[in-house]
Amino acid sequence: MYERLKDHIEKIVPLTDQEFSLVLAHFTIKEFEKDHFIFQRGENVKYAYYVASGLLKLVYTDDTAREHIISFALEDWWESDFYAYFTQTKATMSLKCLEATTVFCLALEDYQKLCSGMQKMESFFLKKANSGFIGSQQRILSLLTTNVKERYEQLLTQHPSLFQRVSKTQLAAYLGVSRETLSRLYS
Amino acid sequence: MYERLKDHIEKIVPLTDQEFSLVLAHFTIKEFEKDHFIFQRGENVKYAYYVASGLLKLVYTDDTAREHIISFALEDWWESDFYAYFTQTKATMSLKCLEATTVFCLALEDYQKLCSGMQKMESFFLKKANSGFIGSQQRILSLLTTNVKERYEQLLTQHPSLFQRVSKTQLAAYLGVSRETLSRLYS
DNA sequence: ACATGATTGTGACGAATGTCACGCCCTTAA
DNA sequence: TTAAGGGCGTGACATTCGTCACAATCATGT
Repeated sequence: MYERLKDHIEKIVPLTDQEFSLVLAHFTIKEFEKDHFIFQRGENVKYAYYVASGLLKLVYTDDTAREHIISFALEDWWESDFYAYFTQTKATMSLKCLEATTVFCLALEDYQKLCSGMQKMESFFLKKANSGFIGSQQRILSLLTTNVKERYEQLLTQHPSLFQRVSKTQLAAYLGVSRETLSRLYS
Repeated sequence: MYERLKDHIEKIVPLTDQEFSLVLAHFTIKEFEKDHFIFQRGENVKYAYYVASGLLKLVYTDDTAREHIISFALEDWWESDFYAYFTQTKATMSLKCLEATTVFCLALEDYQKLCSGMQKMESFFLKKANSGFIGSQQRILSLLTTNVKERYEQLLTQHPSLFQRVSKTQLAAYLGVSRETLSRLYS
């Protein structure tokens, strides 16, 4: 479990065992059952989460009770309502377990200590933030330029494991289309 | 001109004059005329750009020659095809001037030197990257949850100056709708 | 074995949007 | 002054998509 986080960080910056121990001391580990909300809209967002095992969805529920999935968080993903996290305001989105999930939790204060105290970790988070930004921008491009069928194919190519793990209703909520329309595309 | 960049950075990290001189040495300044391409799809992306004055659009042209605007870059924005920039690959998008524009150019090598040599600047870029990520995610949410009219109103609230500076055709290409549909919403 | 609920497919219909076409107005340059 | 092009509105029509309704299948737990 610890090894997974270490390997993950070391894909970007090398760490001695001693350095990793120091890093690890900033995290707490938590486990959640399937369907459990890690946080919900309106609550404070105390942590950013690294997914060690399991699967989460970051979801926004609109005023007609329809769910929109901003992202799925598979193993090795970092997830939170980052706006609420960094600005210490109430969540506008909810984070929910699609499977039983184990996460490493990083409080904002500990994130800041890590960044200021260990340049390697600030560098790590910078690369992660840039990747996240680029990924989001590509999703925007995908939403602007492609129809539902193409987006479905893209997702299938990029994250084939999702299709064994989540329902088509969830995929539709991620792709930005009703479940009926998605169903009709593949029948 | 230099002051603008200094003020911009100092909104996040304080800098002595000496430190700022060092930072500035990593940039080159360039000016472009209206309608000029700073780079086009297929070219190498040598720089990230800070907009000191003027207005840019980051644009993707699909296989039916239709333009999709990923973002507008107003004064104080950082813009590039960041995927191509960081991975040193060819641009998939183009960066074009909607007005005569002055930019500060930062080559990747200089970006890396700034980050490793001055923790303040790495910290600055980390905050910028997080803001960019959060902003992109909110745009995704907007594309998933709202209709064209609501997105138009949001943009009007967030960036009213755009409406004096770009044509409605450009706004439509940003909002993800045909110019005819946008026109019909406001007539 | 049974009841329950989640998931998925599908028919019918209306609303939203894209596409093509045309014309008007304004700016710009010859 | 005149011609050319860009920006914008709008009519006609086709397509896509959402919504509501209902039924079939499957997994789950008692």
